[in-house]
Amino acid sequence: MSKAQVTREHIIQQAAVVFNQQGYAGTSMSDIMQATGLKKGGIYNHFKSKDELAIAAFDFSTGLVQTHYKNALRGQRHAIMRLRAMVDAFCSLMANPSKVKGGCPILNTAIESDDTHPTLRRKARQAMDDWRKMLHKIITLGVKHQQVASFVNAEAVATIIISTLEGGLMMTQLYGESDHLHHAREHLLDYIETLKS
Amino acid sequence: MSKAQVTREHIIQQAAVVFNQQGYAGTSMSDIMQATGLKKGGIYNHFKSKDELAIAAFDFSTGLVQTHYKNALRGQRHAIMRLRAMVDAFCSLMANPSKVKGGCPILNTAIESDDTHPTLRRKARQAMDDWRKMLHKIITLGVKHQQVASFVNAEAVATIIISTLEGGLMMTQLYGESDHLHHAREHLLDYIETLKS
DNA sequence: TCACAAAAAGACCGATCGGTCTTTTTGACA
DNA sequence: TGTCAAAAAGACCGATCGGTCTTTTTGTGA
Repeated sequence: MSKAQVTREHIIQQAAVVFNQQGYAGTSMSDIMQATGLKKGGIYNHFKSKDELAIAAFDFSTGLVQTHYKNALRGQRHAIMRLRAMVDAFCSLMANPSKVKGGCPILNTAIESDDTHPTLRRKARQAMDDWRKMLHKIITLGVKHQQVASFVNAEAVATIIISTLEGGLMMTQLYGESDHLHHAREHLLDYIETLKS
Repeated sequence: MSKAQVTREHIIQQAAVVFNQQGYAGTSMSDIMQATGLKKGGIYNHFKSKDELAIAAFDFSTGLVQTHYKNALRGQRHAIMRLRAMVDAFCSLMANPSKVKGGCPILNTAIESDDTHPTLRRKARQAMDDWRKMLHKIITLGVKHQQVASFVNAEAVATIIISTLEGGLMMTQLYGESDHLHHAREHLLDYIETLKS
């Protein structure tokens, strides 16, 4: 990896943290300069605008989360176990402040970009679609293999799992107490149990 | 109500919408000027800083939501019915774009003020506490009157209801489709059913 | 209706915003 | 080791930021 690529990657990683904690509008290029230790010229040599950097940072953050999910699912074959693993992967990832600082990038971006930043909003929707598709596939395959009850609505279950996790994370972050995400997790594990065929 | 009070109220109402849609960092005083039709001098005659206005706007928004909840609970006496009414109140309020534009102010503020704005963060926590206490009280009274099973953990149930609603709202806003909040609602109504004694 | 305080307007302020451009520094290869 | 393109620095730009202050307008009670 060339020196330029190393620097570019370094900028993205540091910027991802700042953007995820402070939001797009709340982050200035000075913040990025401070986080990376580079001056303006050094950053704009790799990215032609704040927008482009923010998008690269978002892709990096969501990429981290996605590979974490895939690793968590790797061992599990049974659909019910895979759903459990997904819930646990989210909780362990988000509860650990050293991993993805500032919480879930999809949630943060979805909330901030109400109408302000259409590009980031589109990216957030895309990342959410990917997540939903993962859950959807687990469930429909589970139905096919008679691990999941046939009356289960895969779309609805995906929405319920994601909603509960993201809402629980929001409360945990608001209070700085992991209890809320734990409650959400327990509830979802019970719920997943009811999906068995 | 004096002319000054009318103007002040008008500023707060318009600013509340803008702040709720664009966030604190994403909203400039120029945005407020445009929304209110007033110039800088007119606004700063009533508020001594952007901060003070943002706090007044947040109080206004959460006040609207809270009175909506209280009205929804007014008719219901049975704890299970009151929980249902709370869920429905949230969904009907947030699904209607003419009511509280930009979604739930608590959610928006909780997500934006990670570390950036301690005062708003405290206000968001306070508003969330009020909401949790409403739910907590409904449940503990329900246990007392043998409407709710005695093993029910009121804290956990409050967290689960709020998490699922807020997460569902986030997804509904992200996609512009009310389906997600509907799924969250259906799930919660089923869940509430299981709390009966 | 007149007088006067309050409300609104708008010129103005320094700081910071995102971004550009020229200069200096650096590192890889011949 | 000398060369030269690429990378980083830093001066600089106009626009906009939140906020102040003086001036003008307005509503109101005597």
